[in-house]
Amino acid sequence: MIKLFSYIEQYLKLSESEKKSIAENCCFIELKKGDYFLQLNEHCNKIGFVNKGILRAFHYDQDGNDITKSFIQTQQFATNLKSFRDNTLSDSLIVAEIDTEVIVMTKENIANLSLQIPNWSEAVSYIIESKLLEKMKHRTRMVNQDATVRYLDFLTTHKNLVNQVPLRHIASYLGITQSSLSRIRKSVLKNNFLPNDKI
Amino acid sequence: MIKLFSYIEQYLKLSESEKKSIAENCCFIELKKGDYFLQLNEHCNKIGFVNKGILRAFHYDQDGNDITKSFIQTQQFATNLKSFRDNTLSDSLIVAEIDTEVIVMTKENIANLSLQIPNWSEAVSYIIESKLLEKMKHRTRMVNQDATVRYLDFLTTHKNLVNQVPLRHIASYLGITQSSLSRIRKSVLKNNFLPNDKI
DNA sequence: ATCATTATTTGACACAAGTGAAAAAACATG
DNA sequence: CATGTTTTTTCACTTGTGTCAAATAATGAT
Repeated sequence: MIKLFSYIEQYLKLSESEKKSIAENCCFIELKKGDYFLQLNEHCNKIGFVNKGILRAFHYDQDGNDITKSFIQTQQFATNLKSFRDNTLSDSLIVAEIDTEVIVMTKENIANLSLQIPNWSEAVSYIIESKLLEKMKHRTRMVNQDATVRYLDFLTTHKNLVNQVPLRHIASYLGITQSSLSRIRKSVLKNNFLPNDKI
Repeated sequence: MIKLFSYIEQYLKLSESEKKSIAENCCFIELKKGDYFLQLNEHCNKIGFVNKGILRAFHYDQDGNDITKSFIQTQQFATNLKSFRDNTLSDSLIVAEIDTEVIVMTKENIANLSLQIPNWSEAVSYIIESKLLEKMKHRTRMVNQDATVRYLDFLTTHKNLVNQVPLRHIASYLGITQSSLSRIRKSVLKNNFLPNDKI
C-alpha cells in the first residue's frame, strides 16, 4: 500500500485521512504465475497497481498469435483503458508472468474517492494521460529503429525483465520473430553490447 | 466553426450560448503551405483544430532526420500534448503540408470555457484520452505488421492523403525508407492491391 | 515555354529479418 | 535424476529493406 501512496503522491499530496479512504477503496490480490488479471471479452471495470511481480498485456492477432502489448512491472498500472472508460468488452488479456501482487481499484472505488478527495479525478486523468503519452513516445520510437536498437532499448526500459519472461513474448513485443531475437541477443553479446556501432 | 461544434457535440451537447462562448474563445488562422503551427522549443499553449487542409507533426532524430509522427487532417487536433500539459518546451514541430485553416484555442481559452460550460474539462480530457488511445492502437499495430500492410493500412486510415504530401514523409511515418516505399507502391499496383496474399 | 529545383523511381548490392525444422538447453515433475 | 516438456538456439534458405547513386518525373519560378 505504501508504494501506491508514494506513487499517487507524485501527482497529488495526500492527507492521512485521504490515505485511509484510499485503503478502504481498494483490495489486494495475489496472482499465481499464469493467472489472469483480465480475461478476453470481460468488461474491465478495474485498474490494477502492481505491488510486486510482472503482468503482461496481450491480444490475439487475426491468425491467433499471442502478441504482447506491454509488460507491467512494479509500480505500474494494469487495465484495458478503452474497456474501462467505455464499458466495452476487452479485446486484450492480462496475465501474471510470475507470482504477482496487485492492488485493485474498481471504477466504483475510484468514483467514491472522487467524492472524498479534492482533485482526485483530475489527478487520475493526469496520471492516465501521462502513462499514455509515455507509452506513445516509446512506440513511436520503435517504429523508426531497427530490431537491435529496439532490443537494447527494451533492456534499459524494462530492467531485470529479460530473465523473468519467455523470450517469445519479448519478441512479439518488439515486433520480431523469436529466432530473430535469438540472433540479435547473440550478436549483442559477442559484440560487447555495441553491434554495428549502434547506440 | 460548424465543424468544431459538431465535433465537440459527439462528446458534449452544447447550447446556443455555450457555442457562443466557444466562438468567443477561439481564433481562426490560415496557414500557407510550409508555415509552422508549432516551432521547435516553443511552449505549446494551444490546441489547433484543422478546419481544412493538412498539418504534419514531426521531430528530428539524433541524426537530424525529419521523422513524421502524424498527419493531422480535417476535424483532427494538433498540439504537443506533453508541452501543453506540463509547460515544457516542445520537442516536435507542426507544419502545414498544404494551405490550411486552423481554429486555435489557447490554454487560457480552454480554462475560461471550463468556468462557463458544465463538464467542459471532463469532455476535454475524454477527447484527449480517446485520441491518444486511438493513436496508440494504431502504433502498436504498426510494430507487428510488415511494411506493405502498414502502407495499405495507411491508405485506408489517411484517405486522400497519399497524393497531397511528399512520399518521404509517409515513408518516415511508416518507419521505412523512401526507396522502400516506392518499391512497395510499385508492387501494390502491379499485384492489384493484393501483394503476397496479404490483407 | 524553359530551366532549375525538387520529388520519385530504379538499380545493384549488402545486410537484416522471416520461415520452418531440427538440435540443444533449460525446466519441471514424478 | 531421469524423463518428458518447454524454451531457446541454430541451420539453410528466401524475402524484405537499407544504402547510395543515377535516372526520370513532376513542380515551380521566371
